[in-house]
Amino acid sequence: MTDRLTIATWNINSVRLRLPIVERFLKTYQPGVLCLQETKCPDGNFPFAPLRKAGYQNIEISGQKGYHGVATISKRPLTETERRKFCDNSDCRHIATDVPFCGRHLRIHNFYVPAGGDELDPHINDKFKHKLDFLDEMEDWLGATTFPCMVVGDLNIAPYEQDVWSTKQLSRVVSHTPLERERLEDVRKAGPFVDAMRCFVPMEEKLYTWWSYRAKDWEAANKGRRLDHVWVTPPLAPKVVNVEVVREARGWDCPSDHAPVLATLEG
DNA sequence: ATGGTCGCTAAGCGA
Repeated sequence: MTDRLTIATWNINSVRLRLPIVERFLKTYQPGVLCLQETKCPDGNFPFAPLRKAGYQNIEISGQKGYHGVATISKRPLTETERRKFCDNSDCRHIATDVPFCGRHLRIHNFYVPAGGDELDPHINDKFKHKLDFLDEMEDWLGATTFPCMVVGDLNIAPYEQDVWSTKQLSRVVSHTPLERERLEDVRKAGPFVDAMRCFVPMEEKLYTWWSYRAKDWEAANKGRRLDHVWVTPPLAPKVVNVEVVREARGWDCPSDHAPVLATLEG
């Protein structure tokens, strides 16, 4: 008996404002699990009822007022939940849940890594220092992962040349600096984890998950970046049978600036 | 080189 599970990740930039497109996405793509980032929603105001009504009975959240916030919603039971704080502050940037897959538990880490501000010098820019410290802590904590595990979410770094519209023009823009690209590779290798998206799209091809709100016509300009990621522990890699960016969702009414990413496991 | 647009939550911050 083969098991099949689709996991989605999406920086939603306010789950309450965008509930209509979350419902549309769930109805259209029917993922087993959806990991949301930037819910911007205190726990008491989270829209549990409409998501349960959409078929997602199992919901684990870590939210705060105004900023950040993550949530994992699932058709399958979520048997274990962990909310980790990073960098000794109370930002809600991580939630891990266990979901049954293939007769055992799959741990799904849902991350929202700090964006890091604009200034490139971490001595001047506290937000960039926070981002680098967060990555250091991720590396230590996720290192030597031995059980079936996925890392998904908005990691706010586009690591490879073809993950941005112009690697030259973005080399001094936070999200694609050589330092961040190297640090993210260090985190990935510490798992170690396999970059599942790049297993399905060759390194030579452009691949984006985010398009700025500031472009007049995001689709025509197509100045995107791959800020959202799906990583798996090596034994899971051959079980990933599909990964895709749902680019159409960037064009829906009242969109997030991020598109969802779908990854399907079969085993 | 600069400014461009969003979503909080009620002027400015974060992205």
